[in-house]
Amino acid sequence: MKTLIVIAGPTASGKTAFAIEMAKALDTVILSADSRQFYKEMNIGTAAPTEEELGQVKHYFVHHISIEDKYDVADYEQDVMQLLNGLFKTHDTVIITGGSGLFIDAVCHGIDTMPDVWPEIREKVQKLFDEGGLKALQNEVQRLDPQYFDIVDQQNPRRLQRALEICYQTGQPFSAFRIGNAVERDFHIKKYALLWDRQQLIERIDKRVDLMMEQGLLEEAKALYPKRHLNALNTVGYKELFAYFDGQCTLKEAIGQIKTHTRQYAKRQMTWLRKDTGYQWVTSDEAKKVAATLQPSIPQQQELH
RNA sequence: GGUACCGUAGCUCAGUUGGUAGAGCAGAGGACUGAAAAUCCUCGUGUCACUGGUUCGAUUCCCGUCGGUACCA
Repeated sequence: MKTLIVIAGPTASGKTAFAIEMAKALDTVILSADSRQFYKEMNIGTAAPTEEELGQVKHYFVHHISIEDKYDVADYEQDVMQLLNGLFKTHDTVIITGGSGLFIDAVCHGIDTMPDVWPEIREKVQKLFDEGGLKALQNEVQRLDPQYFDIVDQQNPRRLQRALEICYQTGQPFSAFRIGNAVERDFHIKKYALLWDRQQLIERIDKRVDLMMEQGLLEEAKALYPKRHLNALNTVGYKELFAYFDGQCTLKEAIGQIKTHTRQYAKRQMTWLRKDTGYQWVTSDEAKKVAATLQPSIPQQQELH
């Protein structure tokens, strides 16, 4: 049976390096599960694999779309499953790595299929929130989908808005589509998560942010500044620099904010990962040992001449 | 040296007409099925700078000390 190896971990934990090492040992490819490395316009700030790294191992889902594109977990899940279908014909194992928990889960367990939401519907729901606030959203969800209202995070406008979009789009309650049955994949899934001492991870994060600045994050952000309202740019490392460009803080403060927000992001990732007991947590040393014991996934594909 | 203002949670500050205090940020924990590096929830006892006085009672009023800031010399 084929195997999908998941390499997860908080930001700055060394996923990219571990994945590449493992991919080389297995003679296979890497799929990114990083919702920001998807975008071709975002490079330095997302710590996307370097040209050199991309040259060492074939990567998918890195820089494959534009910040202008509409792309969500469902699109991603579909794209990954289709790709995997082809890859498993020539590879016994494939590696997927990234920090976006929701995206990894969608690949591992599937995600309910739901109709697309027209832009007009989204605008309508946004307008309801802008004008009526949280309360208006709550009232509507309670009216149109009381079942979901009972279990949803009622303080979170995003959750309520999403439910309403589906209700308005389909005329049916969101719950009717939100089944939540885990799909059984026809391949094995082996999950690793990179473990770090908290303080060490913070140091790695701080160092990496400084490195990003040396590599030209400021210029990258400046180039993207005109498009700052795109959702893809509502991202740590960019939004703080946009605030600096807007004169809301000094550059030094912006950099401090990037570090803080990256730490907070790492914390949220840990929360997400901890609740999934399927992960084997490994330190970087253990990760190296794991990679060293692996056998190539394409044993007999020598030169045919 | 003089005058004024300030000294309260890790940081920035609010407040108590005298009954020992609260926000934002940071931090910790958590949630999360189509915006997810997003979005959201929970958690705040700290010699209220120090000393003395007035008072039943002072962080709050008064004297002084120390530290800071501003202005005047």
